[in-house]
Amino acid sequence: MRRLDPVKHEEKRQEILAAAKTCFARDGFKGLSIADICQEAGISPGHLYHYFDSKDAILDAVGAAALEEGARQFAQLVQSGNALSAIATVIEEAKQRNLRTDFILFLQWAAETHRNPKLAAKLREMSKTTRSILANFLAKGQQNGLIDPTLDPEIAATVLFGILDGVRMMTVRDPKLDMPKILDAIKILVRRFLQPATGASAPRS
Amino acid sequence: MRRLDPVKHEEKRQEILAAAKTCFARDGFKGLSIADICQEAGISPGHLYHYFDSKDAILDAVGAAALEEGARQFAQLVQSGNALSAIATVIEEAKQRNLRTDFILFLQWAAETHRNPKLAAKLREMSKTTRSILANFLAKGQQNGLIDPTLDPEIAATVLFGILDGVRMMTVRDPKLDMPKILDAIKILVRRFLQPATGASAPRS
DNA sequence: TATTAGTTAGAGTGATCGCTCTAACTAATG
DNA sequence: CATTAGTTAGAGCGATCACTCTAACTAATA
Repeated sequence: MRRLDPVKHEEKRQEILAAAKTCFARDGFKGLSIADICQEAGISPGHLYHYFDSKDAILDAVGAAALEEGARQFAQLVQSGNALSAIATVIEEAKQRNLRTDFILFLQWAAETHRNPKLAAKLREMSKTTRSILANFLAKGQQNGLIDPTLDPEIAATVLFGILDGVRMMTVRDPKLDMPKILDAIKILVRRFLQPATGASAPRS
Repeated sequence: MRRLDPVKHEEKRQEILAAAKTCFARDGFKGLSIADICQEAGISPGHLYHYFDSKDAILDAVGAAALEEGARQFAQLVQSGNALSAIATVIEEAKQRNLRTDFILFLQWAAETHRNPKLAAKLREMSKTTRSILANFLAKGQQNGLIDPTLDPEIAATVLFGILDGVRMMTVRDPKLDMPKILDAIKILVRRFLQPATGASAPRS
């Protein structure tokens, strides 16, 4: 008998996923075809279906992977010590070309949640997790007196998280915006939002 | 001879556009077919092509119309007197079902700009126009001493505009969020961002 | 009323789609 | 080496796609 090599299998799967992501970003949801993915991955259609059940399964996997990767990175940034600089980092990265592509991919995938409850649940769950991490950070800041204690941490986290989406949306609306200036403005915005009303020192950036 | 009726022609065009929008929201970019649009509009494919050159032409028209309508409404709200209440209005409306559908449509259309420079230019132009209206309002507020004069009106307008997108994105990520609470938080956010540092009275809501 | 151009329909076109199927090939086991 | 199962290829299937074409129909002019 011959036994299968699960490592190799998974590697091939990831290879196909990467190819699908490339095609997805290049051709969009509507233009994406199995044939394209196969060509990009250098395999045949029959081969592809040994790794994925259907086209939708590929798309779901692409979207889920991108979402998890984004959430993971953000969580790591926040937990490494400073949520606000994490936000700044995300914003600064927003203008980079490949990350814009990722966001475009995310937009199309998010639009699909309107039709696919399973994707919607996944998106809601990942968003909630990330939001909670941010909320925890804010709550801790409130205990330290660095953040306005009258704010609801969960709500504030939701708002800040929304601002991140808004910033990334900016670069889609107009890629030529003066992002450094905008980033400065957002730093002011966040600082004024979060700092205690007493006029005490602002929270660490 | 018989002369054509341009009014009737335009009406039919709009009818088809409305049908296309319905199908677009229902089936998404990838699932949208000419046959579907024809069925929704109650016409035949041959008929449809008397009004539009191609499928892409229909999609472009749908997106452009939605974009212009959104910009027009926002401009009207702002110019009717109060930009900040206009923002609040937009946010309050974000959770309504049909407006969420509109935003989903916008997301997919915006994603298309990544592949279609003409759409990208249109989006950039409309965004800029709307942003300028908001910037003018802010500049006027600065003259009246209601808004922090150290802010760059154009940059601040961009940021506020981004927040609107962020809020609408929230409802896509999680439709069950407590939007009234979030709206309150955003009102605080905006007020703290815009009000002069002197601790003078906040700008009118 | 005769003419002519706008309006509408729907069958039909070639192309492409997602996907299946058969079968050759490869390599790990006995 | 023989066996067996995993790997890969690619032709081909039915369905569907965007779109065209012919022609019937309608109504405004002359």
